[in-house]
Amino acid sequence: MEMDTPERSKVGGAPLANKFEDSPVYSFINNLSPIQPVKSTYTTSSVQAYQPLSFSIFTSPHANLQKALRPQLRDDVTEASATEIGPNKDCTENSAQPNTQTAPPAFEPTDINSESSTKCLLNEADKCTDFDAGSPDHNTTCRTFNTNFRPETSEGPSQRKNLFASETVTSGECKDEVLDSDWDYLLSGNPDDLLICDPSTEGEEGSDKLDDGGTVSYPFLINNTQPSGVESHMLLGDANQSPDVFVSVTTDTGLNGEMHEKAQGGDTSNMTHKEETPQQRGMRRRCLVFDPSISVTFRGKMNSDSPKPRKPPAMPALPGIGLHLNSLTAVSKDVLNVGNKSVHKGQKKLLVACENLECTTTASQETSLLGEESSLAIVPLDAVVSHNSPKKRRKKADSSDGDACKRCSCKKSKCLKLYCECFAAGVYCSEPCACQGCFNKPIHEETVLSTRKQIEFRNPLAFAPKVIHTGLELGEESNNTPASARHKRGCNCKKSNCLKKYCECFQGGVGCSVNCRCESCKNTFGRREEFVQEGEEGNVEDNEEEGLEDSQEKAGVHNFDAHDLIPITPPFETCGTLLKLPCYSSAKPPKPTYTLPTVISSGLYTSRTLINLKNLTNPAPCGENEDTPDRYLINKDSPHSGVTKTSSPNGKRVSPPHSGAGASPNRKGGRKLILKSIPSFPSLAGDGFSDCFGNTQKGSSFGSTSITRGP
DNA sequence: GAGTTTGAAACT
DNA sequence: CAGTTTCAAACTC
Repeated sequence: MEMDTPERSKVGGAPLANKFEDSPVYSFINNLSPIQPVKSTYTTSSVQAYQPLSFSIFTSPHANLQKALRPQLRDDVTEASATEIGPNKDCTENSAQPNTQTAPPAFEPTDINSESSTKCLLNEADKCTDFDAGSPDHNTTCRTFNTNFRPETSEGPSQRKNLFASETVTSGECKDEVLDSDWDYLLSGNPDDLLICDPSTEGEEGSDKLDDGGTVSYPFLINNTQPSGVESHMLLGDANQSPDVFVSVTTDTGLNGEMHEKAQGGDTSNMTHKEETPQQRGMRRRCLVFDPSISVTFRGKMNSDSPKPRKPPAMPALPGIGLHLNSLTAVSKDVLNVGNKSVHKGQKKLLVACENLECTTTASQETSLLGEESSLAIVPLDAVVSHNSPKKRRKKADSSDGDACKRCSCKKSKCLKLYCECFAAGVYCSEPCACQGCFNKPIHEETVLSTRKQIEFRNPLAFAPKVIHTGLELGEESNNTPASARHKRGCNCKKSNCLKKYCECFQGGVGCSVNCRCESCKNTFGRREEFVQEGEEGNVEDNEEEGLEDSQEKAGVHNFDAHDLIPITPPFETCGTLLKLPCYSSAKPPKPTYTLPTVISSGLYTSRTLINLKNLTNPAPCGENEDTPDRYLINKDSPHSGVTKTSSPNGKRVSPPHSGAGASPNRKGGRKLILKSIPSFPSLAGDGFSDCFGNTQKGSSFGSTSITRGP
């Protein structure tokens, strides 16, 4: 309302305006103004935040403001180097939080300008660091231990948060819109709908907010123009830069019950958690908040001038989802299961989105995910498998009935070894676990951390995602291409022929790579090159046929041409940080022209060479990421960092996987698969986790992988 | 559900 | 680093 006056006065000049104001029309319009604040408790800014949505009548500055704030989505995807999160607009517009009495200072948009976004994000970063996602007593929850962020310090529960802290408190309308009104829309990549609300309020209201169902999802505002800023604070963004749209959504089953309700202002009787106690809500949240961080990357052709793209062309429009691969388990076993339970609409949508994504990435026949507007997707392999596999899916679904977080069944390992799925995945064991003598609980946090550290010290790859799964598709021309992925370390199968889930590669739905030491590999997802090169080419198809009907069907994997097996992954590269958006140098992903390196390196193992390759092969501006400090991409301390030998040609055990792109003997130039930064995994041995965003990425457990396609 | 198989992880 | 043992998941019945 406060804004109305100036805006109106601008409509037609003073005299005209006066006349107009006297007119009945004006009164009528004025009365119709939808800008009535729902609650008077909102600050001016909050009220203001509501306005944009309904002020098309006047050519109010707000529209322009919106425009200005709106992420300038580039028509040319090549400009998509920036990975800012965008929608600061969200911060401002959505500061109107129905159930938030205290609007975060950072989001008070009294002076809405580009700075607000920066401010907003800075606050987020700070808040995030202090974010206490859970209480220390949740032995029965599925939390991740925060080894990534504060490995060296035990700062209590506040430090135990999502390993890949992409957290944005979406609340109020924000949440309402994002989660409820149109998740699909959100996922489709409309930046305008990426309503990222102020997480800073969380600091004030703390977990209550979360318990209220706030989707904890801090947007990563990555500024391509601030390499150093990105390095230290990924949230730091330069508001002056045209942001890409990047939203990281943390799946949270505890999605906003109350917020949603309030936002809706409607009946809440149907809300599943309406009657839950705060504790219950907290449980719910904890059980999921820490699970996978699903980074939904929005990017592509979006013109700020163009009308809001309503619905995405299709689900495939979900441009990208980044899931830490270690979170696969969590995704498939927890989140998805939870999805079968009483989760919120938005959550379900998210889950559905995930499923759809998987469909798009694996059953590529149906989709052409990578259009101009889409980026590659990092797909949870486990989720893929579980979803593709009716059997497993059913199994998971069944288990979800009573135990959404069911995971391990350790008996002797105390859940402190990699045998333990939970431990390996970086999450605490939860109630549903069938483990015995479990130490993988918050109460034993120090033990967990120390053990983890030991393991990691022994094997820096210990907690690395087992599979790098890009889900990258090649566009309409490669409908038969399966989700591309490679097992990072490679399997060592002997009897399973890589056709059973004993095989990690197969389990991950990826083909074996040169890193594999498997025998009689018949991996239907693809076989390591040497097999093909060593005279088995003629058998490939046979093997394919054998496996496809058998085990592949079991795995629920769609058939694909054997020719697609090896060169599965199209070239792409990351833009520097795990949070970075994929940077396509061209609107259309080029058709792959060569065999992909069989090994995809993850962040820690990405070599500088890869980076250089990126620079060489991807002239397209990837923003300042080009300058992204190595430590952002590489764990310098890691014995595997830098240009390390990849794998021996004979498949013998070699140094940890890594930089396969650069080392692939088959690399013939041209397109490359370069995973510059797969944030890797919880690294205790490493130094640095400066904040919950894993800004110092040396071991961020959960991270989305930014993969960028080279020119 | 119990027993077997399997291969990764851990250990030596 | 290689061989062995341990372990828990996958699998089979």
